[in-house]
Amino acid sequence: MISPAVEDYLKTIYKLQTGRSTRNAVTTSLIAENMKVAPASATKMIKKLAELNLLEHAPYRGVELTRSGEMIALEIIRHHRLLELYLSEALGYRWDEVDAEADRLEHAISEEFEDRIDAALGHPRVGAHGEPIPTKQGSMDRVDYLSLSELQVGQPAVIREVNDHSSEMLRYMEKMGLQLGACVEIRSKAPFRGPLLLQVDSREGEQSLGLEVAHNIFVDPTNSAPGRPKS
Amino acid sequence: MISPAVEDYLKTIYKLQTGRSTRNAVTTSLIAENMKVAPASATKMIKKLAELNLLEHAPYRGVELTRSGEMIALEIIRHHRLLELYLSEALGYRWDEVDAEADRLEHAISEEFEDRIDAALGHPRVGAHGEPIPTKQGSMDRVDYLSLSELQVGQPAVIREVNDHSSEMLRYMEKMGLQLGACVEIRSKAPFRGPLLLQVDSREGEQSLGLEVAHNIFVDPTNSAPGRPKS
DNA sequence: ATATATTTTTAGCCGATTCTAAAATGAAAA
DNA sequence: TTTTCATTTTAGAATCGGCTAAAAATATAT
Repeated sequence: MISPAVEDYLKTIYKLQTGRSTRNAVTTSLIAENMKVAPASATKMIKKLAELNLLEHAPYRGVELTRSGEMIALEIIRHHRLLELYLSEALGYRWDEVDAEADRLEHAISEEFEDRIDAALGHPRVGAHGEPIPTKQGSMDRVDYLSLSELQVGQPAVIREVNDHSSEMLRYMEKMGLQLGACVEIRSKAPFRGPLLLQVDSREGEQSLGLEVAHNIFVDPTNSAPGRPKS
Repeated sequence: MISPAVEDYLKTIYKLQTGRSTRNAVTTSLIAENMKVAPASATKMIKKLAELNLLEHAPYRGVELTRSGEMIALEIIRHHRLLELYLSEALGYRWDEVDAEADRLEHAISEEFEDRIDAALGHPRVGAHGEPIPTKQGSMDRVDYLSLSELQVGQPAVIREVNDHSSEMLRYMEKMGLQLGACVEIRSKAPFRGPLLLQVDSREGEQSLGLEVAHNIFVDPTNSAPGRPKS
């Protein structure tokens, strides 16, 4: 009944709706750009999705998912994140490889498969890049971490999430020791939006890190000594 | 480039071509029936596949895969059988559940995924129902086992393969203890195509088994005492 | 306020895969 | 050999998701 194409649009729209970057309406062109599709194609699909009551469409204005649309989006995102984690934990995929494979599989797996890998992973709450995994009921508790680029100098913090938009960037982070759970502290920030000087966990000396990468790393400041309790 | 639909047709045609049941040409109606599609649809796809040099089409006569077509079919069958085995070994799927899930996934997985599960399984040579798994190079060594229905009375044999056409039948076989590797011996055959009286492995007493089920079980007669060497 | 630029929608087409109905072909029977 | 029947193919339409080009609506600049 619901095609992979429909699922992909809903997932994209959901991410645009709740994304950190956008506080504005989700427009046709935004969707088209993210789906790598011509604007006219996006319009056509939007009208279809509105027809199916998966979103509300204010013509020329933008789009908003209904609860049904959101539920489907969250189911796909759940598939995606469980798959990513499974690929990395059970099959030894590297951090930067999981996204592409999960994109292929997320539309194909059954409820059964979803449940089995969820169980095999011990019902995880966050995915391979620290993103929260939506529940089967369609809820997702997002924690608002601090971007590493906004962390104060001298304030130790733990890496809790990274953006997975670029596998190249993920490989770079890995090489720098910037893993989930790693403890970091900014020693200094160069002026004019310059690089950070970072002390990373179990790593000698300091490393310099550009702001663009820092923007895509999210941390949890540690109040006191290492080993703070989990929320 | 090659759509799931094309892959499915090639897989179906390959199975019809080499199937135990058919010694005749692979006809349009056979294909249509197996694909659960109208004959006209099959004709159209056949013309397309011929255009792509994946098969030779003698109009009104039948169809035969070219080597290219066969290669693609074997790749899909390899995916299918590796998936079936992985689902059953790694994720605890039951014997009768794996086929449907593998059908969903076989078109979606990457080369990488194929290689990883192949390695995780230790490069198996036969699948969850004892079927040979084609190699990456596109060869498949099929062993011609004896159908259980043709086994002689008093001749012990090991179950090596079962047909997976009906998950209901698979569940029944499981309940009867007719697993891969189980040792069976026919005690008697009822006349008029009647049921067999079977002695199964680690099972007390004898069980009666209809011919229809026996037709779908393939065995390897044990020459002497239990514990014959593997070929 | 009007003109210009940008975004969105509409209109119409394409390729893939399916369908039904009708025509063509081949096989079997009289 | 002709008739009959079943199979196969052709013709034409539908759906889905993409595209381009043009029209319509909105936003921006003069």
